[in-house]
Amino acid sequence: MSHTVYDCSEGCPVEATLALIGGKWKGVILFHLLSDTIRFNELRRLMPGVTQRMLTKQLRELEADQLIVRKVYPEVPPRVEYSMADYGLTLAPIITALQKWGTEHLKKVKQEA
Amino acid sequence: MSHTVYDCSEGCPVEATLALIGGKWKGVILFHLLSDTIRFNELRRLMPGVTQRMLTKQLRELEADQLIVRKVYPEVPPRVEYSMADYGLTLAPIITALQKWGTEHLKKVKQEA
DNA sequence: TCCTTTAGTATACTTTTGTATACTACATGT
DNA sequence: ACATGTAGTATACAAAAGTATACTAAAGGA
Repeated sequence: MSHTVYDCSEGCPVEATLALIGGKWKGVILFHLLSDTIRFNELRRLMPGVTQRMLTKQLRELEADQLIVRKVYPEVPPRVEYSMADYGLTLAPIITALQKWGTEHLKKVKQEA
Repeated sequence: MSHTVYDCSEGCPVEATLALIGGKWKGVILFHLLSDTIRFNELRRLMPGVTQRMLTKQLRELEADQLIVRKVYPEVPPRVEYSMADYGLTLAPIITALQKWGTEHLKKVKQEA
């Protein structure tokens, strides 16, 4: 029973990580923020599929998990910039691995279609 | 605008990957199958949090995506073994990266508590 | 003066995800 | 004779995720 070397019953690491980045949009948000600081509506334009409400929600959750930083400028019209937090940067290898695999996968899917 | 180097609007790779492994249990299933072929009820015991119905559902989805293989033995009592498909094995770097990060993360969380 | 833009919030709704419970067939063990 | 284990399915329900629409304030431009 070599697979019992790791017991997932209490606090599974894989599950823990996916709980933070496994949402439908979180990975994509992090991916974009890895390359730049981005304003709220800029992100919306980069991710046309997500609604404003969901984007807000996901961003707040990422902020609560200390993966990103939300900086509000007291201006009118309002300006809010999102960027990676130090802790979020440690996810970089995972995000780029997801992107790399996904790129190949999409290529494969397109071929089959 | 350095972040526009990659446009996520049509077929985002990060999103595509998370669509396959981003479920609450899929990552954990794949993680276990990486180390061994596992029977259905063995998996249940390894993942006490998941219900039978959900486990079945997730396994069927992973199978449909060609990431795992489901082998039924015509015996009584029934025997069904799950193992990684070749395509699923290409996810190995991602799964281990998730596990590695999650381990550190859980350590951090425990410290803070 | 009106339209646009910003970064949201509020409300109501649908869909997906997940839970709980009960049920199956047949072989084996007690 | 009766309980146990296998790999599920069926049904009903609760919770989470996601959608659509309308609304806000105050600055700047036409």
